[in-house]
Amino acid sequence: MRVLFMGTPEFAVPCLNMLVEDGYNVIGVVTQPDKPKGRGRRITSPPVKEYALKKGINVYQPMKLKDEAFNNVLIELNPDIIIVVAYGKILPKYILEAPQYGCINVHASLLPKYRGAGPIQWSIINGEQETGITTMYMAEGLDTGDMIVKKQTLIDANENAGMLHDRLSQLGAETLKETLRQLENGTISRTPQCDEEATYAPMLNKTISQIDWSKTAIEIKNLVRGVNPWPVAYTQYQNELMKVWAVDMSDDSVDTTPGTIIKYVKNEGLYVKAGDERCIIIKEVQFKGARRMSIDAYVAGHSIEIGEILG
RNA sequence: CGCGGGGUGGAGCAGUUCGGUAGCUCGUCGGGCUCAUAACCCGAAGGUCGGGGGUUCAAAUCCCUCCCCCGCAA
Repeated sequence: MRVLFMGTPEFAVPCLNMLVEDGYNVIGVVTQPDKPKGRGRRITSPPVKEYALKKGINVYQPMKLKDEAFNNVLIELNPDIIIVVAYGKILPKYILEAPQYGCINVHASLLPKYRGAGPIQWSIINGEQETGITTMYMAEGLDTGDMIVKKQTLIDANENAGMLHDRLSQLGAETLKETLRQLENGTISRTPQCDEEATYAPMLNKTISQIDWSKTAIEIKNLVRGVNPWPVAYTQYQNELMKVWAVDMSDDSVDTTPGTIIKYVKNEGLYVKAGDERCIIIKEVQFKGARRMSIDAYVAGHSIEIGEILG
């Protein structure tokens, strides 16, 4: 079976790796073009490309999928199946219809919940206790295709988006493996999604990662977890940007304005009043120009004004 | 060459403007106090000041160069 893989970020690498390790005939990898990235705008290759080159697989980086050029590549490659994992662009209809076994997508949620680009983060931000991986036959809509295999996993109360991302990328590879086995066995089946139950998880941006101290402690903690490691929750301390990397919660609260720094307890953190009757304990912070550090380390060289209001 | 901040005992920082004995908080170790302690008191160890070169009687500090970390923006 001639397998064409389409994917871009780190999340997609375990799936591609599984295909290679299990001996699938990966005839090529399609990934996003190299882009200027990071400080200094260095041109950077997507992780999937890095991996593919290491394995000697041909890499294609079309600027557009809709044009004639990529169509010709597709005809030449003549894939039997296309596996898509976080490619980053909507595939036009002609690609979806090209391979005889279709286009199969690996998505990091239990569909139809959390369709879109940010399912991992949003499931944590919303305080979900369970998530998973769904494979599906791709349709023209965004993550609307018929489902094939679903694997669930529990979200730990202290797990952040980075940790869950890594676990789900592994689970994604397992789920894809199971899906392909069913395809080969002839036991594969397709289940339509219930559109009424669908929710949408858009890509994160920095406007959502600002902490709203009027929210409840649990909501704030979920936000902090969900936007770690990117874009990272933040607030303001004395008009300076303060990133908040890790927090905990406490019932040990007082009746005051949400966002007020209540106290600092060594080896625990900075107690800050939340919107409900509880408070947030800030444990790890980062100020501009500095690296992230524990609140204890920060206090060793700076002063924290008790009573100051964050945000 | 997108803009900017930074590298100083184990951790976090001050000192650099205007060169002149390496400083603070925390930690570590030892001792003391205490019913007890993560609290308090006394003491000690621990640093080629990111690397290299230059100027100088003298460089953490001034000049050149390289490396590394980080914020913004993309």
